[in-house]
Amino acid sequence: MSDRPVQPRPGRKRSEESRLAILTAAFELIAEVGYAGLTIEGIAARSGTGKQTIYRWWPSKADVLMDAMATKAELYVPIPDTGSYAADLRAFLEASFTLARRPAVADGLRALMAEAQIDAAFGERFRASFLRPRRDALGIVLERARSRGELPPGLSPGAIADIVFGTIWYRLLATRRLPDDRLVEELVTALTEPGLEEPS
Amino acid sequence: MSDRPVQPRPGRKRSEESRLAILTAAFELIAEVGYAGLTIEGIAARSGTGKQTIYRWWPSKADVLMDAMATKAELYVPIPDTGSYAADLRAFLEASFTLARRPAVADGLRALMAEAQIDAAFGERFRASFLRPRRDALGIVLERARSRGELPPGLSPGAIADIVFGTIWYRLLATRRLPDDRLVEELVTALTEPGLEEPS
DNA sequence: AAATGAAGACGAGACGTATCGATTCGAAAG
DNA sequence: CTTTCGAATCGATACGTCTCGTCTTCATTT
Repeated sequence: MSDRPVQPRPGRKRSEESRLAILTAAFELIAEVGYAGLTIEGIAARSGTGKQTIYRWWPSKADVLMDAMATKAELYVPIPDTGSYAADLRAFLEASFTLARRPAVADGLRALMAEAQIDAAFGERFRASFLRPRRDALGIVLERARSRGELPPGLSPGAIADIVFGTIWYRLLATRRLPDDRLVEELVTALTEPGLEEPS
Repeated sequence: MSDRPVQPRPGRKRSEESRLAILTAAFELIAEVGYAGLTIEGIAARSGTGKQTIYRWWPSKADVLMDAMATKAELYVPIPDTGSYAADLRAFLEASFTLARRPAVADGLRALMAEAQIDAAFGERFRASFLRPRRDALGIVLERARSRGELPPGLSPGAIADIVFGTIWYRLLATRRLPDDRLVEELVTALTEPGLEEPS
């Protein structure tokens, strides 16, 4: 017999109002004081809730921020399907760059990736619920291209994903120059079989 | 008349012994307790020095770690010059990967990049004294290739640098799969003019 | 009755500053 | 050359502050 893990006995329902107030406060505070100045107590005060309400539902402030990013910013995952690998890749890059160019999103992503390095348990959650879905989305695009024989010889889907996401993250984390349209074209150039790009 | 700005009055000389003890302690502690568990007080205790001695010479524990990495690990910056762009690029990648594959180095780099996101002032120092020299080294390699007309059309040196370092850092930070020799070849494939690679 | 809510007290731990007496260097004085 | 003396360092530790995460209280909701 497994003791009932979920479905706690009656009680009171989780307050959706408090949940949104906490996420909103976190999203606003990160822009005002930065991640270093973000504290659980600050989020509780700003949202008009108690610390325990936050600790009850989120394991750490990074998880609150990750939740806030997903809820307040619209971090959709694009899976373009135009019929051409080059066009799909370009569309994926443009959609990703458009997101990363929003300053609040860029700041939040930097903080999440940083915390993932320092807090190993959060790192697991970040990779599983944020990084992996995006990598899988590009994986679908690349698998379609591979089955059509459009991938450049000598380049595996895994390496292409490393290059695509690596370049985006490097611009965010290291150079702090947000990715631009020129970089889209250069990545497409590097990752596309020359001569087959754009039938036109 | 300029009042003597430099040349401080006599005083006592900085203790090289203490300096090394502090860097050694930091390098050992990061492997034992991780960056999250690394504290100034812990470094002081392990090194047999006082907190003030650390605060007098380093602005933050991240700076101590960056110094320790540079001193204890040998983070040389390769600038290969074989006469061929493809071979230079391959040599640069292999040298960089060899460094990044050392677990203590990989852990330290992850911590430094993370702290650079959270502490803006340290971020400046990290970019100026760690990232920029390595990017400049690759820049020299790429400039030689450009002057020989070996760079693929449509790929600027800046984009190539973004792709090279981006891919390395992404493997370190996001996938935590250390870069391997296969990735070297795939990067060379993506960043080399097909057909001109390796005159054989 | 039971789980939730806001509010806040609490101890632990790390930060960064300040201060102490002792030590060590360099320059000036003898 | 020797002595003296000021300055900056050293190890060590006290101090106040901050944040964390837990725990407690009491009211509210189902």
